[in-house]
Amino acid sequence: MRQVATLAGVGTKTVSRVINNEPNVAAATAERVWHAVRSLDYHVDLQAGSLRRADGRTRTLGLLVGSVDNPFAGAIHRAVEDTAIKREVAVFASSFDDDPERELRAVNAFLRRRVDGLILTSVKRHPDYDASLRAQGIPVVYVDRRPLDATYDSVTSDNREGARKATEHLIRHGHRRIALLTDRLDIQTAADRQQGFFEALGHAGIATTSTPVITELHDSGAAQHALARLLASDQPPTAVFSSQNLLTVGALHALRDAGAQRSVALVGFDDLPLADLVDPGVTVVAQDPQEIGRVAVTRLFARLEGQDLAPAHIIVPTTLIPRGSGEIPARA
Amino acid sequence: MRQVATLAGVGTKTVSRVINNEPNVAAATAERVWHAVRSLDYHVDLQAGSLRRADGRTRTLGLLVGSVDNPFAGAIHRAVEDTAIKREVAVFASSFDDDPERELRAVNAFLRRRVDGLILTSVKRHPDYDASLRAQGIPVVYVDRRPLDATYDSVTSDNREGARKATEHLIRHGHRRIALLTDRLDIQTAADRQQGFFEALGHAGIATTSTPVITELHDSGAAQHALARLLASDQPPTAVFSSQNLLTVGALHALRDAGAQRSVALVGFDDLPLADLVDPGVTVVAQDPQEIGRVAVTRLFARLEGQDLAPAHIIVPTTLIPRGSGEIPARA
DNA sequence: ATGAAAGCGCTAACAA
DNA sequence: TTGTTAGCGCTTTCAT
Repeated sequence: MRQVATLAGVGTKTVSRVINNEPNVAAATAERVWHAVRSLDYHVDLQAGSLRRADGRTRTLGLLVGSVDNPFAGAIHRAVEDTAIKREVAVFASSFDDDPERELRAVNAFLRRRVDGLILTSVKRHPDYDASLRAQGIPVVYVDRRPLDATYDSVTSDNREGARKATEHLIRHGHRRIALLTDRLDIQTAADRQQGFFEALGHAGIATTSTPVITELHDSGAAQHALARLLASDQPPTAVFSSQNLLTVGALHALRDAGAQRSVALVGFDDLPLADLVDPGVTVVAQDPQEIGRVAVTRLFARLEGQDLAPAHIIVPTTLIPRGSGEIPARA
Repeated sequence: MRQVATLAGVGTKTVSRVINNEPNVAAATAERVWHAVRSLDYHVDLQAGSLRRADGRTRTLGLLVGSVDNPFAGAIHRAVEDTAIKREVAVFASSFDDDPERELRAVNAFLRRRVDGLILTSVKRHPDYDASLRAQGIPVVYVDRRPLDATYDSVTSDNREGARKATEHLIRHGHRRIALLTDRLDIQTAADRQQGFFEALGHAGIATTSTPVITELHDSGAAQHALARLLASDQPPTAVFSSQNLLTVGALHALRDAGAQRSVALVGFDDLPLADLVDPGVTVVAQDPQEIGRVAVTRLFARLEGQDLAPAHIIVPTTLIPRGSGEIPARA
């Protein structure tokens, strides 16, 4: 910046003014500065600036998702980025694979880089870093999962309701022996979806004592094996509710391998690319990850812009999309 | 940091030493400092540190991909992140939708944040920001696409070869009227794949005058419409090669809509989730985006660690995965 | 083993 | 409208 100032024959503060579009610079001066900037190929150091800037903003956001590789997370990420870029804010994205230790490390990494705000997915319902975030006064919006602490904003799908819809849909097609494939129950979405599942069974007066529930499923391979075993048992389910996108993929493979894709019904939570092209089409309760991301980042920027909002738990509706697999009737 | 120093009864330099695990600190002193750090919930400011640090490193990387929403990019991103996190390096991820203007803006944003290195996808074969990167001495590895300038590292799939394999596969099943669905030809991957496609036709002695080639296809919707029109024409193709994942999705829809999924063959470039569950299974030339990301980030860190490597163009092989759609024979 | 002073590149506050 | 000085939080250098 000093070089630019020298070349343009002005003080550094004037360069700063020009670069940041501050008022009170003569047009001719500004032109000389821009010329110097271009000819020296100068790029401001935003980090150095934020060190001294009154609001201390780094124009940086932290985004934590299960994995940047998951289509659900990808859609959230894209929505966040699109809004952030308009405000010249850059996004750090991290994956944590539902590992609480990685979660903590990622948030600490964000803090050390002085992000202005955070969009977080958490496994824990009482995150360890909570006190730090509060002390630093960093705005946070949780996505996908909602922490128990209601003083934070959160944006999630209607998990319980969505799972209930899915299960009712299967019940409506005559199923009474419906298997549930799910992840660790300390993960809030898994717990909520399980709750919705059992609610639907309860309302229909279906005894749940012999309902096959398989938990601790983290990936499609595990789901595939679990369902394969279930299908081979003496009391196989007539329908399956898989409560997460990767588990649905595993379930599809297991059904296909067992030749049961046309006899055992399946509804998945969260949509999948190509779900409509599989035969039969995969019936799902679709989430709207793009909308989740959009709402979350909008909320975050509102707070960063100083709006004094009451913490809100925003619920983005899900949609049951019947495509075939969920409409297979129970055998007599 | 001053507060920590005061509380621990030491100078700020000692705090700095402890935090950065520098030698020459008495164990007892270090313990006092760590205690103060914990009780004040102190987090270093990495940005301030990098301002003064001798190597000037920010422990930050910039990653530019078509869209963080695309599974191909997601896999690259994840691989980059996994290596970066081990070195306590954070990753800025941006999407640019093959828009040269967005590409330039994204790179400039990275420069203003003083990233240590870049992993870039580019639409342009001579990127505009090239001179800046060179002047700043920032190491760059290109992924997916290779710039004309051979002084940069790049990691790509064997696009020409992969497309050739795909096309030969179709020819082997008796096809001579094969349609090509592709994107803008100024995109290097599109051009390379088209070249491989025509090479295969040429080797087989197939006249290409009436070969249906549809370019400028950016998304699945466009591909779907284009192929639908082609299938309805008086000279419909007996096979289709779609040269990108989104275009393959569009092609699948068009074939399904026309009821041609069992009569018209299809091979796609780049794998798709669920491709094996569609009926018939989707034959693809699979790329290995995770490996592309892994190789690229490894290369980048090697340079950051000062290794003096000759620029290399690393090619990650593709694999033809026959699943059914590509093995449909040509009708007589 | 420890600390004091200087300075990284920038912006705030104030002076001219 | 413009420039000067100080200082953001840290690491470097050099002294003790």
